[in-house]
Amino acid sequence: MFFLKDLPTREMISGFAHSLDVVDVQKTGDALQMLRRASLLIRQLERYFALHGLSQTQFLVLMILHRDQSKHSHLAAKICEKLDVSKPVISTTLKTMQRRGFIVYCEKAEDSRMKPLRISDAGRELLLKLLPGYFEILQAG
Amino acid sequence: MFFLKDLPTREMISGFAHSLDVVDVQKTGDALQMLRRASLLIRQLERYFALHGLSQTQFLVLMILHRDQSKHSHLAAKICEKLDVSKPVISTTLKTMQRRGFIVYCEKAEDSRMKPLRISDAGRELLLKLLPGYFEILQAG
DNA sequence: ACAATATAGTTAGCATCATAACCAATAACG
DNA sequence: CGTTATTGGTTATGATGCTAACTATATTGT
Repeated sequence: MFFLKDLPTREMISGFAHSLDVVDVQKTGDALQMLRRASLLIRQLERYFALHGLSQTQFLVLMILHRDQSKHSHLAAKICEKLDVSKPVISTTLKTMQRRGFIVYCEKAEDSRMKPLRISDAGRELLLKLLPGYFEILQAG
Repeated sequence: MFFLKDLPTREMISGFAHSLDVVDVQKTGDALQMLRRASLLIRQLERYFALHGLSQTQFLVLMILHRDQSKHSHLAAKICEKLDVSKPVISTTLKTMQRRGFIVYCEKAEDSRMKPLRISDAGRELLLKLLPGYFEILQAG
């Protein structure tokens, strides 16, 4: 991600704005600043994950799988919902995660459309290794 | 973009955290919340731009070109800096923007490596059309 | 002057995301 | 029952981003 490095100044916003009608310069400026901060943070996180061969999505999937230890298995559709990404993304993400050994598919369920899966030991190990740095980046941001 | 729909609760953060050392639950939670809000906002903006055949990057390029009316022409490298995206992205973005008539290349400069360009009338028109909605979304977010 | 370096921009290759269209299996319902 | 709708998941296609490697021109430094 990214976002304007040199944020529009208040002057500039009101410059754009005064030809328009109702622009709350303060609110707009805040929103832009937030977008910028978030972009930088996301970038930092992505770089951190990439350093360990994960994408952010993969990391978040690991979080979800690990978090809910009560469930013995999870479904792509549910992960999809929690993560708020499209189905195809989860589909391919899970495939590569399986290839790399971070998740394993369980035995089939009664409903044979479903492909229940869970985090593997390697996956959990990696997640736990990355968590401290993850929180550190979040806090500093 | 995207980010965890159901944000990690404080309990969850401290759940992850207590095995770790120093985690400021408050700060971490705030950061996650910001990421989530920013993701939603960016998504909304992208949808808005897409509705008018622009990507966010294209829109921001238009902003930059329009903003600095003092300069008669701009360079890809400078845009790149201001926007904080990689060179190749600007390169291809500008190419498609030219194809669609939103920018025009000026006469060559003395330094023949440079390809000075400026916003076209069509580009400026589109930008001005989109600005109100842009600010509206920002404010609401 | 000329070799080494830096800069502007492009191209190639890859990862990730999205939407749309598609199976296959289950559920709903007349 | 049997047709229709829904649901879990995949595949196809296209947009956008990145890094690395490239061309071509300018600049620096000896």
